[in-house]
Parts: sequence; structure tokens; C-alpha cells
Amino acid sequence: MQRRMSQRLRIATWNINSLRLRLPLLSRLVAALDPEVICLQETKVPDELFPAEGPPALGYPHVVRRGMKGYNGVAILSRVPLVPIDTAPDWCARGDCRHVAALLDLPSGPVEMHDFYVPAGGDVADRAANPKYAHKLDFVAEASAWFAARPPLTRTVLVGDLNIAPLENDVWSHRQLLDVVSHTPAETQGLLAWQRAQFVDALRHFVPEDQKLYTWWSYRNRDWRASDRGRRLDHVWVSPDLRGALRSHTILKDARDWPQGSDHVPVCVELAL
DNA sequence: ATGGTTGAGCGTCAA
Repeated sequence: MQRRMSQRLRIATWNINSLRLRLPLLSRLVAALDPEVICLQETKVPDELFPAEGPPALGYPHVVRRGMKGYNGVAILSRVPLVPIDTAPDWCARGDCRHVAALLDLPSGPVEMHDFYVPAGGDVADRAANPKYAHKLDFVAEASAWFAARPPLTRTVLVGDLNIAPLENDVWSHRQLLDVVSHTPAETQGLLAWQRAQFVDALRHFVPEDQKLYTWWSYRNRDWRASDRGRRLDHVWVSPDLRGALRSHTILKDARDWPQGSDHVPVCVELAL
């Protein structure tokens, strides 16, 4: 029986909440996770101010990024060569920098990599009263329809800060958060429809749905660990053909205590490809 | 119903 050698592929995703401020923390991420690919959100840096020397110095010479002034911004840092993908639309026609995609050029063949930063959606869970909430729902619906219209995906990974905690145990209190933006039925149904059309939830592949799982803890808590009012806002999805390639996952909870840390912690999934 | 904290960039806005 012939058996092709498979390669380890670790993909990390992190809402870094300012790349320039937290560039030094990336070396901690690399030390802890040793990923081949790092997907970042909320880089908050225009492309012309992107710290070009930073990622290569950390061992990630291949970079695709899309940034703007002040807000949003996404980037993929890689040890593996990248080929940018530019076929996705400008979501909601806003010119926002909320999505970047690339092919990972692996010896076993290309892997399609998507990095998303879904709108947070503001405070009021009412489409009519809150344009940010309407934008969030529209963004999810548009992305969902775009992926659903494609032929069945293969060797595809989608990660990012999707700003929605879809399952009951993705939040500290399902009942208390049903009206809180990030866990309303309109959001969770929209996100699950997007996911289930083409993807497998890689983190829930490893952690059963009856167990609490969080990736974000608000800054607005005196003791985030003691109160533990977390939400699972950061996600890793893989196309169904990669289910058997899933090896392990890490939620780097310790990163929430890094000096001047982000309110999101890095999430990592290892595949054998 | 409100507050609590952080980042960008210099007003507040976004989260």
C-alpha cells in the first residue's frame, strides 16, 4: 500500500487589536504555538504603514494583507509560499478591509485559506435602530450566499474573528445573552447557515458541544479569569474533506494575561496534509 | 438601565 508523506500544518488565528502595538507579542505566539500560518484581524494599519520587516524577522516571509486607517485590517503571515486570491467580492460594497484570502502552496497541493473579520455590530440588537447590526447581518448573509453558491469546497480553511458565538456553550450564559449582539438568534442562525453549507467547525470537532468554549473575554471585567464571562467569537472551519486531517487544537488562554494583551486569545488548529 | 476598558489618533468613534 502506498502512503504519501503528510506535512504538519498549524494555522493560528488571532484578533491582535493593533498589529503595530502588539508586534512584540507575536513572538510569544510563535514560541507557544509554532504555527506555519498566522491569520490576524484588527491589524489597524494601512498597507503603506505595514511593518514589512516584522513578519520575516519572526520566520514568516510570505505575507498578504489588507489594511486601512484606524479600523479593521486583516493579514496572513506564512512560512509557506502564498498566492493571493482576489475573486471574492467587496463585501457590502464598503471598501472595508475585513477579508483576505490566499492559496497555501503545500507539497501535497494547494490549500485555500480565508481570513475574515466580521463586523462587531454595535450595541443594539435591532436591525432598524442600529445600522451596524444591519451591516453585520448583511455581511454574514452575503458571505454565506457566496460560499454556498460555490461547488463543494475541498482543501479549504476559513478562520477569523467572526464576532458571533453560535452555540449555547459558546457563551457564559445562553439565556442572558440572547439579546446581546454576538449571540442573538438572527446572528447565530446566520453564522450556522454559512458554516453548514460548506464547512466543518474544527474547534467543535475537538471539544464536544456540551462543554463551554471561549476565545474572548471583555476588557470591561476586573478579573476576567474569575468572572469567566467569555464568548467563542474566533473560529476555524475546514472543508469536509479535511475532517480526517484534523489533528489537534489549542486555545491559548494564557495570552489573555500577556502584558497589554488583546481581548481575544490566539486559536490554533493542526492538520496533517 | 448603566457601567466597565482599550486603541487610533487627536474629535470622538469603534469595539
